[in-house]
Amino acid sequence: MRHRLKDVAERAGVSVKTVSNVVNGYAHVRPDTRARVEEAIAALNYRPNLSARNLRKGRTGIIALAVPELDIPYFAELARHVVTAAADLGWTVLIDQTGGGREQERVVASGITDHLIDGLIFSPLALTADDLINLDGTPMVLLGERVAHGPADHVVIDNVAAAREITNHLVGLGRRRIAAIGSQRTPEGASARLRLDGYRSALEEAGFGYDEALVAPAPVWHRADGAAAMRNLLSSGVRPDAVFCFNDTLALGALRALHETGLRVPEDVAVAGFDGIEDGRFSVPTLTTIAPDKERIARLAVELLANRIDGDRNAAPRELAAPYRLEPRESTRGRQP
Amino acid sequence: MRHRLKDVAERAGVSVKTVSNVVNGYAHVRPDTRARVEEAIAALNYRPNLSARNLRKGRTGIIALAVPELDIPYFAELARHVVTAAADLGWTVLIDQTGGGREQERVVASGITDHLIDGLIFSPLALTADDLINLDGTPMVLLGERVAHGPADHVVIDNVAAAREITNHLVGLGRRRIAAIGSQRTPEGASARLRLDGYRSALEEAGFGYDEALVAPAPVWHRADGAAAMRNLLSSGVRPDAVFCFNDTLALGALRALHETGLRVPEDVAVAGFDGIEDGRFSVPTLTTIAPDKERIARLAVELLANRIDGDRNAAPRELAAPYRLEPRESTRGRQP
DNA sequence: CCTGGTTTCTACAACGTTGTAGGCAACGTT
DNA sequence: AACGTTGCCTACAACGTTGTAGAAACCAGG
Repeated sequence: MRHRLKDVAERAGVSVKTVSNVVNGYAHVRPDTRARVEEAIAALNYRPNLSARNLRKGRTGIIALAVPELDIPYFAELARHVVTAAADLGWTVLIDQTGGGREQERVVASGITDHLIDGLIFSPLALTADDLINLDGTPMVLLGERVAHGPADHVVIDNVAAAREITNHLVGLGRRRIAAIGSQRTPEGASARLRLDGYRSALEEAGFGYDEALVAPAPVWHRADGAAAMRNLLSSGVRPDAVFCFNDTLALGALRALHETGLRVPEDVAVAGFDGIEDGRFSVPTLTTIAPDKERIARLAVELLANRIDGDRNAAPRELAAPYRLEPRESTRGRQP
Repeated sequence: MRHRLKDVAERAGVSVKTVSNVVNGYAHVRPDTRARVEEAIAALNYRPNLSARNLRKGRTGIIALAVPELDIPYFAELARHVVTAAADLGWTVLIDQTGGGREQERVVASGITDHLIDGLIFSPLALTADDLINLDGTPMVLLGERVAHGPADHVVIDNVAAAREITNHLVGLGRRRIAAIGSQRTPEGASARLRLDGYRSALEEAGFGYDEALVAPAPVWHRADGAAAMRNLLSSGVRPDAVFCFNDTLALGALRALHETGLRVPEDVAVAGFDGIEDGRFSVPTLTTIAPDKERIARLAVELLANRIDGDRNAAPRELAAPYRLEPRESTRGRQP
């Protein structure tokens, strides 16, 4: 059923290697030989066996993208861009769901690299730098929060500055009791910590001081957690006039909870998110957010990985920053149209 | 740097094959030999070369999942379940974005199967049965709308019945001018056609008749298209008191457009969707929908594929139906709490 | 017609793994 | 003591591809 170089070679009356040369576009093949071989390839519907090619060449042409969860819109959108950017360089992307636990991530970081993969783009939640020291040399690019000066390339956005900017935006609207949703005390919460830092420093700059009671934790960042955290805030008696949610899904949950409580957004409470997911353009009200340039992030990551794979594997780790934009929408408007 | 069976064998003082036997859990290895080998494996941090193993065994342990777009929540959620179901059987999933065009899908159906993949789970939009006849034998399972009795296994849900059920639900609420959003005339629109059929037959059963003016097309099914279609409907002068959107993202867009027009949901217009995506639980208002059992779909697909891979490849194609549930939420409630 | 260089093609080995066949002990049975 | 059986291990070949080295055919210039 499945044909090999040998079958094609026999049909075309040439050696196996000549067929291989034709398949790989080697220049020095006589036109008529090439034509005969191509005819045979077409007739037999020959397709190269990638396992064999990979074994021989030591390359697979596959890179992996590991994200915590695919059905978090931010990661789905990111995945889309990574797949596109990788395709431009002739790579196939194998997408891996880690679930976000430290143990699972460690498995991915060390195990997935089973010679199947030329490189790994990794968006870790829980991983620490220590988990990365023993890698067996598979090139890797980390996304998102930097694993404290770890041994791998990074693409980051400046979380602290971005969080400060969106908090300032709320301050600029005249809001005075600005809550935050999404803080995490666990070691996994690198993003949470950075965003909290930005929030805090903006508040202090504005002279408001930092009020622990206005900060609601959220162990994971799904819609349901945002809704629950919002309800907790409200029932705890604090009366925020704005909320900065550490990601958009939390914010969508918070919007929902506010709606259920009968509070109006933005009139009673302004809401801001983080991630710039597509949902936020269509929610009621539309969601103010920090939108990282996901396409840029994906392209930078793929390029860093390409350099690492083709170039010097022992070069010092590089860290690139991707831009982001504050996108003000209805959820923080002074008045609605 | 990277070690092979041979290195482990030398260190443990055994043959290469014995190491292979230990790695593969072969029973007849003396405990002390096994221990020595395992020590060597650990010391050298040996990992099998999957390309070589695959070449030898003719299996790769990878299956592909091809979906039109990853950032459509339905597909992202589905992907999550497929990855989970496949992991239970020891398979890795390579996720592929086709973009939904016929040509790209044809490439995936024929090309991706380059010996890299043991099987393919494919959720096509544009593909026709003709595109599938020339496959070179890679087992394949189709998801979603059946490709008219094509040559491959299918997992489907009964779109017509589901669409009829949700339309009936709207009828049961006393709605009389029930619009539809998402019709498609292109050959890609298999889902659209089936859902339209169900909608139409429910209307006719109810004695309302089918009014072309109430049916808005949507070439693709993103939020923006739902919003645009809704605006078109409203500005065309028809005054629906309910809308059945052929998927949830369309419905979320429609909700948004209705909100912008100042119409209340569900009081003025009831809105229903299709797909049961997570977003619909948190939108304002929450979205009534048909929720296919995605976990079941994924499991059935993986099992069908497993049978095809391990079993008789020439058996007649099977078609399995997955259940769905009507989930009534605020967007079609008589009155809101 | 020979020489030296280029073009075109081939034979062979190797990538790292596992299936097959078989060898050698150790054991229990006649 | 001779025998078959079992347990444990090894040598070898093969999976399909490509890099290397080199042979054969061709060409141009003397």
